[in-house]
Amino acid sequence: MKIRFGYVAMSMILEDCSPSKTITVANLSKIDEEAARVNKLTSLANINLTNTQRLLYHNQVHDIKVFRITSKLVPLGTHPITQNWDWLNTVGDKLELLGLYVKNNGFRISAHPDHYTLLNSPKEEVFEKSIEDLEYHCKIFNRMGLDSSAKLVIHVGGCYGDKISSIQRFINNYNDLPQHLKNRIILENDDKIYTARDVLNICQHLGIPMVLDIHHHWCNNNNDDIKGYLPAIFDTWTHQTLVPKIHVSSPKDDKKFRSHADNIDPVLFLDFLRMTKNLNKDFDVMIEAKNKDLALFKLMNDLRNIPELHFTNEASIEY
DNA sequence: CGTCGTCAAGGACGC
DNA sequence: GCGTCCTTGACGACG
Repeated sequence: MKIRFGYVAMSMILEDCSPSKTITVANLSKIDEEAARVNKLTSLANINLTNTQRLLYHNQVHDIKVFRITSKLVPLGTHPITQNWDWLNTVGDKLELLGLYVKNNGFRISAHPDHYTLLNSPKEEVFEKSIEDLEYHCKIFNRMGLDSSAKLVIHVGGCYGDKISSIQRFINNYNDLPQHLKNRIILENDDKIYTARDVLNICQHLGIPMVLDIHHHWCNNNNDDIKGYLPAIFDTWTHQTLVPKIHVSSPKDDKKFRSHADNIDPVLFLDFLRMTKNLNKDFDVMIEAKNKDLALFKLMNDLRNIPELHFTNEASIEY
């Protein structure tokens, strides 16, 4: 089994390398001239793209092929205040170059629209805004020239007092989406409402891949043993070009169990890893830790002496 | 220069 | 039905 590791959006090693620089609506509004506002936004977007490229160089050097790009690449990109700014064409050339680098070096790129993207909201305007947010991410991937293997990971959404009807509303709303969004959307279990089993059922019904978040499962599981569900979860990836992916993080502490810790607890991770052994399938691991790439390297280091693990490079193992 | 309140988003929940 | 909290990285005012 080949297992590759990646991290989320930003580096704790590279200095002055934020890919998420932004400006507040209030401060942008203080700039009187339209052209000056556009200059400000364009300048920030260019910095973010340059820093994303720097992150990819860094990842390439350290064998990290799994990476989530920030949703904040384009400052206020989904806010009404920027609706007259043609950011896609302004930074299009840079996106294309970034995409070429991704394809030439075999990166697995994803994005994670935030938890305010709610396809099952009963409020029409929330649903419409969620579509706009997905379109924003999709435009970036399209301009980068990335095919539908570049996924948008989202959650099912809110509960709205009734889980069954909220799941049905998700299914109905998903089915009404344009095909180019359907091709990219995949679902992750969350830490409060939709368990791994809930999400697996939806994914099987819709024929879309599922990302298992093991930390969320520990928070929200309805006493399900995840081991029994792993084969079916991995099978949701059968018709995809990429292997399954899981999210890994560790509880901050007993009191703030749902919060992400700085690093990954190697004991908890190893417990999970051993559950996957008899599946005998390759998969990728997205590390969601405060310490980002440092946490990835720390986990690799912490696992260094486990006899059954072979380290094929700085960010992948053979198990 | 470091600190701390604010921002952007929608839902959940307590009163 | 209103206010507060949740979450995240970064902004930006302030001392």
